[in-house]
Amino acid sequence: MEWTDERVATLKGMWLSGYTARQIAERLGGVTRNAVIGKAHRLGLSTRPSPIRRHEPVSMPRVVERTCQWPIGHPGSPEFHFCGEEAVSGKPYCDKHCGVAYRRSSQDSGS
DNA sequence: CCCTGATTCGC
DNA sequence: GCGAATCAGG
Repeated sequence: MEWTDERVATLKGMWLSGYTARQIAERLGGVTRNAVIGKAHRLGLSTRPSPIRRHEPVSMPRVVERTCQWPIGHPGSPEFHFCGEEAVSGKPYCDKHCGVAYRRSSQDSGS
């Protein structure tokens, strides 16, 4: 079928009225809902009262920034990992490792 | 398993 | 530009 001005007008009207792509396709005849959706996109429609919501491209809540980044084991070895405990707010380490990381701030107490 | 729209991709 | 196939979710 051809997308005449009349058929396009029907598509627009129904789409904007909230009809599903399938309903529109049935009304028009000779087209599938895929055709309707594809055409709707080309018309600049789309994103309208749709029952589903796609996941936004937002990566997971910065879990990494909330977990202790204190290295455990030797870097490069299979056993190497980070502490992973809940980190102190604003710090890259948990409370325990903050103590290790930030002690002797003004003096060297030796090994 | 039915449905929804979104996107991709060969034509 | 078109729309089936596919994707991603309800």
